[in-house]
Amino acid sequence: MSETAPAASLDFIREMIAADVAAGRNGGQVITRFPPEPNGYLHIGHAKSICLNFGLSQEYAPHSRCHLRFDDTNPTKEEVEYVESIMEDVKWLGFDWGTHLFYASDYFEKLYGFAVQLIEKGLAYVDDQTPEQIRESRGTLTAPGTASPYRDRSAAENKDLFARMRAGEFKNGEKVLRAKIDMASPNMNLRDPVIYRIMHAHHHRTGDAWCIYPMYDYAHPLSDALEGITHSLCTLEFEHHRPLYEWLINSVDGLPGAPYQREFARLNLTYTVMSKRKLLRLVKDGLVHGWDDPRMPTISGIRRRGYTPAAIRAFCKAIGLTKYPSLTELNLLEHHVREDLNKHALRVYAVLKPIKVVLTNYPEGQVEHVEVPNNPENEADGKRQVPLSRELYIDADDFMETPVQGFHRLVPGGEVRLKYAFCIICQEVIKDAQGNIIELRCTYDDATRHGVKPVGRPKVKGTIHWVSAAQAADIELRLYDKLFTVEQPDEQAGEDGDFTQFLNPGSLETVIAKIEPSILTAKPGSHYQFERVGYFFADPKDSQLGKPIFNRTVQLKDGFVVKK
RNA sequence: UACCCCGUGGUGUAACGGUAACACAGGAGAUUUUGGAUCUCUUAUUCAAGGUUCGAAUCCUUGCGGGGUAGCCA
Repeated sequence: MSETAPAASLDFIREMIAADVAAGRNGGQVITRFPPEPNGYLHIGHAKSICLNFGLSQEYAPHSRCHLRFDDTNPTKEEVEYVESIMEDVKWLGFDWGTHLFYASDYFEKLYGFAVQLIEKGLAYVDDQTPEQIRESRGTLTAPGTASPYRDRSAAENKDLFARMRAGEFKNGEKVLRAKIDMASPNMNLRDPVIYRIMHAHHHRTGDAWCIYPMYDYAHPLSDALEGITHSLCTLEFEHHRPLYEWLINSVDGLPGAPYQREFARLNLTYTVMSKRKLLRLVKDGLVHGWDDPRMPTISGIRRRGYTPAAIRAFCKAIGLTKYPSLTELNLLEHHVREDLNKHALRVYAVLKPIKVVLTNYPEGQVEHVEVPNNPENEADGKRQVPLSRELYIDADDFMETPVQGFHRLVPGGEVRLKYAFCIICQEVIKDAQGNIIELRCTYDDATRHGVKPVGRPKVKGTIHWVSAAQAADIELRLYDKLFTVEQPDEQAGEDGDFTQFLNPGSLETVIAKIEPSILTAKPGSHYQFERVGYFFADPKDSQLGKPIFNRTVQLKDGFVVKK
């Protein structure tokens, strides 16, 4: 064994696993699995599980591994498209299942054999009741269930019936195979759960080979055991399934492994929804532009938004792992995104709401280039030349005709520094007939170049970014904001309310910005910080070479907010 | 109103019977050619009541609050 770290503090799962390893259980091996059903796209909540399961396999390397297993036991909901996107997302997050790629459908034959074994042991029976009858006889949360009239069929009869179910003799819903446990159990999952159902449906991998399919509750523990999984980690809603999980592990003979299941709280994030059903609704109703819309909490969405794998991993580490049904602030995610991007994103000047500035004492027709660092956080990123001339654009937010208290930027008669250029003084405000400001006429001071602060003059408090008008590129920017206006849209909407009423109408604003010409070479899928504005990501789908389109990943923190 | 799980600053977590701490958020300052970043300081916490103990966030009891569970979904 090679590790281990100073061991900061372990969450309850890791503590448990550490104890297992210390006790030499499973020969000191830790084998986990990430088991998505390929029926949709992965979201940030799945990232928590991925970071846990794959993270564990890294922490216990080399005595460890994490399987990627597709839980494809319901052919009516699953598609290869989802299989592919899930694999892409896991890889993008920075994890690798190596050769350990599995499908529950690979075990259909073995699973069938185990079911026959249960029948022979008198632990499973074929039930002819209708779905309605089964539901009614299951009882309620407060009342016990009642036995099916078919509960005591002989093993031989059950075996025959089950074989005929497989052979396709019956229609959907005509018969099921049930585990024979306890119809009076306070745990509904133990009231003779259905373990096989008839589905004449085409499976994305097994085709038409099967017309009976195992249920999750049956397939999952046995798949875990077949793969030698040691720790089966899932979210809290499966807590009540644990006794069934253990029942199966204990009831089936000849299993190569003895995994156990533990549960942790799923991730909830403010200002978004996480359930597949609700995300699907957003896509289907055209409320967002697809699963990879940068406003979506899907992995493909946040990837396209410009969030980084490292940021997401750091976030998943920061949120911890407990059984408390917590609500994490979106804030925290954004913090980690900024932290990562601050170190790596190249800086560029972009003016989102341009006002023209004319430097009246700057020679007409002259263009010079000023040298600016690509990333002050990392000298190795080098420098670039930014054109500067008589006509510039600055951002409308950086000028106030009648400034509020505390405003440090340009005002009539006032002075600001143009970053890495020189200071300018606003001499005149030009307006159109409607009174809109269309131009600022300013003078520049050559003595203030290179950050020089002339003595004897009032201190220039503001430094603003700018672009040279003639050389500026017109670039499309997609300014994304929170998808919802309230922290918990589903909670607020209530049981029968509609969460879409809380959709943020301003979650996407598209603008054409004036950006320094170097931006034209931006590669799709690259990160930038538009100085003083935010982090932006060249959209990998819609950008073209020489014509990038940017998604706003996250705004910069703004220490100055105009109070109204 | 059955059973199971969970309650620590605003939020997320740590403290494993022995000084309640960390991060985010908030506030103040320093610094800065980004009102960013960085650095310093700071506000604010054990659901309640009993009990056990020299000592309880931690163990016990009760109460209160939150979440989950009645698919031939996963």
